[in-house]
Amino acid sequence: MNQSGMRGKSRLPPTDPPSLAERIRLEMESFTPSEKRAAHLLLSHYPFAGLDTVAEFASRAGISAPSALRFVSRLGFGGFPDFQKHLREELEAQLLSPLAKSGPSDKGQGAPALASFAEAVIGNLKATVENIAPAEFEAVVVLLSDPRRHIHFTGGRFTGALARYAESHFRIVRSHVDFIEGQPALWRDRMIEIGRKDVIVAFDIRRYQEDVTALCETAARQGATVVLLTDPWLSPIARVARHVLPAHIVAPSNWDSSAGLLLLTEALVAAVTKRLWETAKPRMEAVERLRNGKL
Amino acid sequence: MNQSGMRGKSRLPPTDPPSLAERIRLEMESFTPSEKRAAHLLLSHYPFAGLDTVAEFASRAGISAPSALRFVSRLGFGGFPDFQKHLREELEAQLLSPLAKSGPSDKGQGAPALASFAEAVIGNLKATVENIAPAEFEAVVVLLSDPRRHIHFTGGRFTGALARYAESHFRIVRSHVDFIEGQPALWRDRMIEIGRKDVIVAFDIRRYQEDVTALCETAARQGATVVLLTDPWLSPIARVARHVLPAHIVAPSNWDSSAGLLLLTEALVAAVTKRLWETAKPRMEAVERLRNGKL
DNA sequence: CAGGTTCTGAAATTTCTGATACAGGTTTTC
DNA sequence: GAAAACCTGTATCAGAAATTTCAGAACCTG
Repeated sequence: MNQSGMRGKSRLPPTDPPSLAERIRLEMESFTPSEKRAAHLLLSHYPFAGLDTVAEFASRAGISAPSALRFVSRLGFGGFPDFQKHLREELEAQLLSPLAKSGPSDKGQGAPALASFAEAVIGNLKATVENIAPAEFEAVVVLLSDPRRHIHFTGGRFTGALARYAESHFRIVRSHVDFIEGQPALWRDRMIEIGRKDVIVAFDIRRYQEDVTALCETAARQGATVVLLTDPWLSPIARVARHVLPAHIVAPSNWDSSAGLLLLTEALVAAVTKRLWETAKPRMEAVERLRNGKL
Repeated sequence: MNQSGMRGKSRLPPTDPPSLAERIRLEMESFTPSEKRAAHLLLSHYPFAGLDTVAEFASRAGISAPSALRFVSRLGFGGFPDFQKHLREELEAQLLSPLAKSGPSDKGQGAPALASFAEAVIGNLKATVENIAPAEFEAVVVLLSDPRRHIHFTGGRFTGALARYAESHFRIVRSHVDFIEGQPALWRDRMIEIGRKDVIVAFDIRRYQEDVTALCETAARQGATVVLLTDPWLSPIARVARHVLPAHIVAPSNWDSSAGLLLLTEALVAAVTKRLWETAKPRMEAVERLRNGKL
């Protein structure tokens, strides 16, 4: 083609690979039946199913070798070795740089609703990160990495799900982790056990929930350390909280977005997992064995 | 529950992975010069350097093909294909496990950790949005806006929290919304009620959970419409799903990130709320009144 | 239901890879 | 310092893998 083709937004990203898996998924409809079988096998064990020989791949997909060849040829590869090379390179790239994907997004027609919503959420995430005091984040990581502490997660009617999400991860990384329902009737009794050794991690965003506040105040009064994930206007829990991590939540919706809270949660999980790696690794392996054995 | 934690060290975990890379490092001293060159190449691009052809591998290592063959033979493999098969299996096992990355990657501290994590998540969100077929998203919105349908949310051990999050919002916007636990014992009975009028919204990312798959397959067999939120490699549920929304999930962590799934969830909630506004508004007000009155 | 198109797999063909034999060169050993 | 043991690369070969051919099957289409 001519060289002036680079101008404007008509440029095709030369080295920005939309994972082959995605392309396959998008073109799935236009595949013939046996091509679909090949595609499904490949996607279900992506990309390893494609690294065997053609014969093996075809047999596992339940089709003939020529059909498998036609499949990869249809994807634009010159031959099966080409195809495999691409898979290997993609895999290597993904494994070496987890941040591989990004770049100025060329959002074409797209679902405007989804795109603009995503834009707002991304803005929230950036604002959230910029407004977190690094020392505060680090302090929470240290706190949650202390094996002698007992960690309790709780949240309101919407944020309760985030607390559950956090709990399901931390439970695997370390011991003494649980989830407390927000309703007073459900936690009143348990408060007897809460003391200096305990950490309450509370999720609470606006229309702050009185019962969650009550829980945290009670716990704090008994000497527990309270960590609060909230919005920039700060839940009343902030008064009794030792550490506060605020996240931006405004989105083009009738509802607030919890993406910033999820980001903080996942970042905390990642950091604590890394910090406790020596003990977390065998623990995760043990959980894995139990799952495999008992399931 | 895990009170007996530290005891009983006598039994070592049976599934300790003796990575080939480790063995090579240990035996390095006993290698001949050209074997060392091969070993160094392999370790420096482990394991991808070994996945090419013998000729390529040898040439990159600066040795002859026969020397490369002797190298793998010396490691105890019957031949080069055997060797490659082992590498692939090792890679696959590591990639599918959350233990994939080990500790020694000491990157930044504190704030950098959060910032780079956020960067990766933002990249995931962009990639997710770009790869959603607008028609698919819209179709799901229409489906979930149909007041005659019954909506059931479900998910795996981590994604279950997202399903709960979705449910807690949709429950307020419209009627006939509930959450189904993933364990078969808990949903078997309820399946009798599932039929053409029902929609199952399933959250399932890699290490796909068999019980969730079973639930969806059963529901689909009975005529229910299945909507799947998954990762780009597609949960097996995709086979029975009417609509699939994939989200990017890879993050610099031992865990996958669900932020993309949350984004889709919140965007769906926003879109459905808007679409159903005429009926949703009075409903939301009523819920509000109930909460204020009863609390 | 005929005519045409598309899809598919068995078998033949080609290409290329992995493996081996052998000889030249290097190091070790006495 | 010579013989033995050991490495290593060139040339060659056997066999496996990918690819192409072609005919039959399935599927439209009018």
